[in-house]
Amino acid sequence: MPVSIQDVADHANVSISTVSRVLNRRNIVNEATRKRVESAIKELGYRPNVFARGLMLRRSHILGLVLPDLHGEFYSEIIRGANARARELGYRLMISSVAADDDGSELMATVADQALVDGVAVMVSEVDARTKATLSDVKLPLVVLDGEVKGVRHDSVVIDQRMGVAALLKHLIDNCGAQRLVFVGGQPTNVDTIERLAAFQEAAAEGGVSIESSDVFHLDYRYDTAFDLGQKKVREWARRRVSVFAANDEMAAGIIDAAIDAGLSLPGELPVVGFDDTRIAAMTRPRLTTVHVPMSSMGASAVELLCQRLEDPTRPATKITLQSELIVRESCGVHANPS
Amino acid sequence: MPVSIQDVADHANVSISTVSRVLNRRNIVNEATRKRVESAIKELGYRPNVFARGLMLRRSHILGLVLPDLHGEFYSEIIRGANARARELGYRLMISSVAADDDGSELMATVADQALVDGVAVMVSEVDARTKATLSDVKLPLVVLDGEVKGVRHDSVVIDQRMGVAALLKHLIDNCGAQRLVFVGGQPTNVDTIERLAAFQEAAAEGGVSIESSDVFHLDYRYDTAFDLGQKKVREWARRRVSVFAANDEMAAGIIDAAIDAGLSLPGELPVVGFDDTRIAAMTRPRLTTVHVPMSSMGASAVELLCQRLEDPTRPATKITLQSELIVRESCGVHANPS
DNA sequence: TCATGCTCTGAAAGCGCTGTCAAACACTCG
DNA sequence: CGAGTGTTTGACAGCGCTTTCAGAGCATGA
Repeated sequence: MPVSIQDVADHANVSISTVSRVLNRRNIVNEATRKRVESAIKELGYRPNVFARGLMLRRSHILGLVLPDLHGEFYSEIIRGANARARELGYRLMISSVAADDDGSELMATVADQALVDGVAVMVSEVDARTKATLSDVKLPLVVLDGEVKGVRHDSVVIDQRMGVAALLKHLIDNCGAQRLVFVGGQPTNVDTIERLAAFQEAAAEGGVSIESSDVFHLDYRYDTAFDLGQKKVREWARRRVSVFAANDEMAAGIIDAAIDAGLSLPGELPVVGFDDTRIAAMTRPRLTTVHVPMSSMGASAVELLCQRLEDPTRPATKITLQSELIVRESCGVHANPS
Repeated sequence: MPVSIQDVADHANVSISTVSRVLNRRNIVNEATRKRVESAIKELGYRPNVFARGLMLRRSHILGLVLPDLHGEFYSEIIRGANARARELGYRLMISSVAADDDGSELMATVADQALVDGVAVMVSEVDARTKATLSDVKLPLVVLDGEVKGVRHDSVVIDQRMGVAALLKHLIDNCGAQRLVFVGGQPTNVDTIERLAAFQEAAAEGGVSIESSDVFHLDYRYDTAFDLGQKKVREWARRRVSVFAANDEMAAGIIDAAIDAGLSLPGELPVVGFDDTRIAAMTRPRLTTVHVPMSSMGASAVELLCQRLEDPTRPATKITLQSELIVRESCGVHANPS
């Protein structure tokens, strides 16, 4: 049923070699013959068979994108950015997600798709030994998003979270007069949490604020759990005049809502800031002061990097650092942008 | 470099035919030989070449998923559901998005990938002539999500929105005493808007409430525009004692926030309900009364349908109808669940 | 006139796999 | 003991494509 290169050749009265040549724009094919072949292609609606081509070229023009989970806006933005750039560069995207509680088999399975994809971009939420082992089995161009896997050769796209956290805390301390800080993050093994917490502690120290370990909370990045925590804690926090740093907007929203439900007046009695600058950030009341993380750029850069390595496999490992940016809204207690 | 079937054959001292046979679990291979081959496979870490296989079998085990846009939770939930089910059934997912303002070329491009995927699931936000033409070019198993394209043979997954809208309006009218209704939807050409508006008008009529055409607003499903509209309208709406039906949660959130900013007391002065039951619905204050739409089931069902048709291409066109469900929270003005 | 070089084209060899077909072998039965 | 049956295996022909490699056709200069 589907029209093959042979059909085109017959139709244009040439051999399949010639058709293949005009298809690949290589070797100069005689002007007249080329036109003939091209019109035959158009006429028959011919499309080269991807498999036959892949079999010969060892190239599928498919890129794999593996995300920790498909929940939430954060990841869908990455997909969006990656998808758009892939399209532009003539690639397609194969997406899979690895559940947080996955035993590694999911990642394995995707990596097993190596036969199919030309390269893989992976975002891992936790770098354990198994993940590392799996990743080091990847023989293809590999891009790691928002992290680094030591001992495994890969390009990477990272967010400069330190800068964002630093700017945020500086704003909180210098402009909003924060004197006590609470950190609400994900699990201690989560790479983002690790980095954000480290940056948080560093920036707090720099600002002359010391953090008590009882003021560091490890949740799961979700609204509900943050809301629950908030219900227990907001009064105490307000009394102690702390400012809350949540490692993502959703948790910040949960805490804000818990505080409002508790009758607190925000931001006055409890400044809360978030991270990521997802759409939720503009939907809370007070609206969230947060750090904008260029999610879709991340996806796009990953694709970009993959394609570059595909073209030049020998280039040294590259790392793209994306800047995060402080977005001041109302939840931190100060309305004007810091000078 | 990659190990081929020949390597396995050599290693196990059999012919490639035998290896192929144990791979495909067909024809009975002698127990002992099979074990030998299997251990050779494991030892060499052999994985069949997807392209060679695809070339022979005309099957890629890849499913295409085309969404109108990758923004927002709605779509990411569909992806999640589809991805999970695809994995279970041994398929992979290739995702692409068609921007709302796309000229059709994106859809075209994806459909052109037919050579690659075994089937396509498409969600279209507007069914115009071009879309229809493109879709009727699809020679593969086709599933249309949340819509129907007349004249094109396809299976479909639809949400029974009528039931949801009816239940919602009944609740609003009977239990919350709504007497005037406002509809805030997407553009008039949008399939969801068309359906929700029709169901809305029908259910309103049934409840004895007439809708003035000036009370029907066509926006774009986004928080910001709804917020803007709200800023202009909430006082008037409150004065007229209307209840607002927004065609998705984000717009409902925008209107609620505008109302609160305007100093209105909610839900008392302005009941607002949403649709979809995304995570936002639990984040507004008052929390949204809305209609739960099983988004991830939609994705899963689409994959399911695709696989079924792949197995039996002759079965009659199938339509899976997913139920939507009324979720009563506070924004409608009544806290208790209706009896 | 013939060797030489150039441009363009076709034949054919795979890429790694599946599936058909027939061969090899071991039995069983008359 | 030969024919018939069943089980297990290998040889080989493609699937649709790219890519050598060689040959055909033609013009050029000695």
